[in-house]
Amino acid sequence: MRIGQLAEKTGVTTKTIRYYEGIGVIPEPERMANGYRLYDQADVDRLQFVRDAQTAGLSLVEIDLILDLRDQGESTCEHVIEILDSHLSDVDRQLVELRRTRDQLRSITDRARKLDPSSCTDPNRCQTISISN
Amino acid sequence: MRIGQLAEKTGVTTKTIRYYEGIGVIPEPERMANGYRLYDQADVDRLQFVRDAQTAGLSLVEIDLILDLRDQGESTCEHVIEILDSHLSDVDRQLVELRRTRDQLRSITDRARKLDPSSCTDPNRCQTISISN
DNA sequence: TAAAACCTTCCAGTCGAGTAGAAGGTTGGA
DNA sequence: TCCAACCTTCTACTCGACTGGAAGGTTTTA
Repeated sequence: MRIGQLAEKTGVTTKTIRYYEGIGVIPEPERMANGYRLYDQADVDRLQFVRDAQTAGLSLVEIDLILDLRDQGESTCEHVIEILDSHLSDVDRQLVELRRTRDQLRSITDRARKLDPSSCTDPNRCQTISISN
Repeated sequence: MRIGQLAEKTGVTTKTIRYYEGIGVIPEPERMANGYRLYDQADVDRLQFVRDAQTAGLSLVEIDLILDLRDQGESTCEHVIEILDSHLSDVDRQLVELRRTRDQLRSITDRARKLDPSSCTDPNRCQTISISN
């Protein structure tokens, strides 16, 4: 199939497909006599994996790593699990931080709400802000 | 004080301070006779607020908005609360998504671990990967 | 036969939050 | 007097994941 069909099947734009090829996430495809890119089902699968992995939060670099390992075929599973594990701890760390941020923000906002609005008269001192320092 | 001192007091590099000035997050400071930037305690406070607000996850644009409102002095608290509230719901949304991502990733990894490693022999089919499609 | 709908390559721009470096001016101390 | 350590402005680059557009070739449809 041509790039447009691949795009339609996977929901990835043709621009993005060429971009992925450029950074090596998908391999250079065969070409038809006229120079058009030629794809098959394997490319659909690969592209779909890329999208799934992205949804799971992997970066294109990480995805590339996994796909390269698969292409090499050697003891892939171990490495893939390693990459997934390492990404999982990243995400867990992010989650902890985001929760802390949320709580901080919530307490700032709550305190701000409890302030007497009429005390908001001094142009040089917004209490909502000074509280947060 | 000069920019170097301000940088030291706040832990923000001189480059970043000038950058903040460029995008309007901190106002253009007075200049000394030789053209050097001249700062005072208010600038330290403002810069510290910027960093605190960043830690709470606000973007520089949001921070700029809050500081502009403070500079205008009019009914600031209301608006600040609005901005904080809106940011809080953003963060909550992010949190939900990240949790979903984490769970997805965890189930992929768990299933991958349960696969028989010896079945990882076919170069063209890594089960960890096919499972995730 | 002509227009529309594909395809090609290449170059440039977007977002946010800085960072790097060049080329020059100023100040303080040995 | 000279050097190091400051300061100035300016331009350009970084990261990640695209997106937009120009200029041209090809194929399909009316």
